[in-house]
Amino acid sequence: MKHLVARIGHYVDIGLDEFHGLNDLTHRIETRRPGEDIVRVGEDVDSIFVIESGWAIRFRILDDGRRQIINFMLPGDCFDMMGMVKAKSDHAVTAVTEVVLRRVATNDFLSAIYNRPSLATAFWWVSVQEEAILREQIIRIGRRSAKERLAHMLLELNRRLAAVEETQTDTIKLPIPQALLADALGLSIVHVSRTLSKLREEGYVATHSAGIDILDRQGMANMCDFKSNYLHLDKLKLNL
Amino acid sequence: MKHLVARIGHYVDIGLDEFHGLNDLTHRIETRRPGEDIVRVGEDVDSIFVIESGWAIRFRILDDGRRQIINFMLPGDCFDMMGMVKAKSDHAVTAVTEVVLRRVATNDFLSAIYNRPSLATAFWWVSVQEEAILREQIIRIGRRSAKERLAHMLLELNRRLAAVEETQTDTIKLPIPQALLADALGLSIVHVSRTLSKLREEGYVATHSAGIDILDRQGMANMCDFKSNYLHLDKLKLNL
DNA sequence: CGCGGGTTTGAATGAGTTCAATCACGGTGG
DNA sequence: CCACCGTGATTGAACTCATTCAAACCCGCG
Repeated sequence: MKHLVARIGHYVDIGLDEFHGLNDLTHRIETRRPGEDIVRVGEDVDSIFVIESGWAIRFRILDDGRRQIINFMLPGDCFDMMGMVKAKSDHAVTAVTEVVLRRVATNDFLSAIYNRPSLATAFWWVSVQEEAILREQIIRIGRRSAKERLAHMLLELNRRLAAVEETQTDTIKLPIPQALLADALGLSIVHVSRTLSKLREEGYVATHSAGIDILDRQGMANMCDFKSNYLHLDKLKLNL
Repeated sequence: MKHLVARIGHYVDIGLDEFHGLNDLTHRIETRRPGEDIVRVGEDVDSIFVIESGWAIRFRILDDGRRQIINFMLPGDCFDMMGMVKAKSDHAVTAVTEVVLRRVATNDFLSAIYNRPSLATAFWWVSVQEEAILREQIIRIGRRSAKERLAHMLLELNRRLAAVEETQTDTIKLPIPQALLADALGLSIVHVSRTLSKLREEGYVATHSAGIDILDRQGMANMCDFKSNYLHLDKLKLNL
């Protein structure tokens, strides 16, 4: 809960009333181990999910095994708010780490935001941001070099995590295997490794078993033309 | 209007009442010549647009001139429904052909759908489809070869046009310069030309000054793994 | 110790780019 | 009517970035 509240707290002044409205929603808390499915291809979507903790990916696998990750889902992220109409999912969602998620029936969710304009606005913002992230992903893999792609992606994850984490350190650990970065960026694992080495040599990042540390955020953002404004993180701060 | 109605008619049974609700919306009809801007980067978004006729592109230009087209906007398409909150656009929209568009103030739009559940549902579907198109674009440029990309894109445009055009011919003209395809697919113009030649040699398409004809839709869909279900065109038909 | 998953490195290959020249074509003006 | 342009499409050759295949490596864990 706290991550979601921190998240939408960026967008609107959320009051106690709205907060309880969210909290009282009938929901189920579920957990998934790394690699377990959350939404399968072809499954009906009749609930929305909120990631309470952990990481998940939304992806599609082509016939011959090629996999493309559409986006990463971090604590505080909600999905599939768009699938609120009877439809079957055309892609899968899978846990990367251990994931705790809150499942709310679509109907309950709708009635919860019905008379709470500020909540509705907040979730609208969440959708706007989600779509902006997809657009940015298109630009990234369509027109950027491998080095730019990787740097840009790392910075996006960094900023998104910073928005929900209380710790505002400049170097944030990203516990993510290179295979995931490869499938997200449309690159081969080998080339991600090489490119990451380059970023390391140039002093932008450091790697270790726990993940990737960003050492020179500003320089890297400059190098890969990362502008965080598409994430719309510049809104009001939470005041509970 | 008719294209939009045909479009959302795919999703819900739209009645006369809803139809008039749409039609009576206070709006401005504007036109743009080829190459003229519709939405500029950094502009406030306080209206939604409906393409009445013509084609437009949504894109971003990087510092050094690289351009990535995010998606194509065809007759019946609506945007920026997501930008309904005070925000500045982080990308531009430009007319490709002569474009006629209907501009509706965000507030008017919201109140128009407020008491018309079927309309609200229809526009929800439009958003769902829009997001699905973005996801498909990510998969396309992330993990498909140039030949697959091109074929897949042509088929998507073909299907989307067929959904709003009355003519249900199997071979549809696509009046689109190769430079646009290149920037949409993340390829160079030269390589689009070569790849298109290949599609031509293999009998999938024919080209001439008026555009591109798709000759073997089924074979091409098979070759590039195109499944049209993400477009959600399999809904109810219009009954006015 | 030995196994296994993820990472790194090297060498060969390949897909797509870049540069530059040519072509096709419709429009314009003499 | 024809010469001239300009834009978009095509072709060739050299080049580059990224992939593939294969081997080595690292490290945590049973």
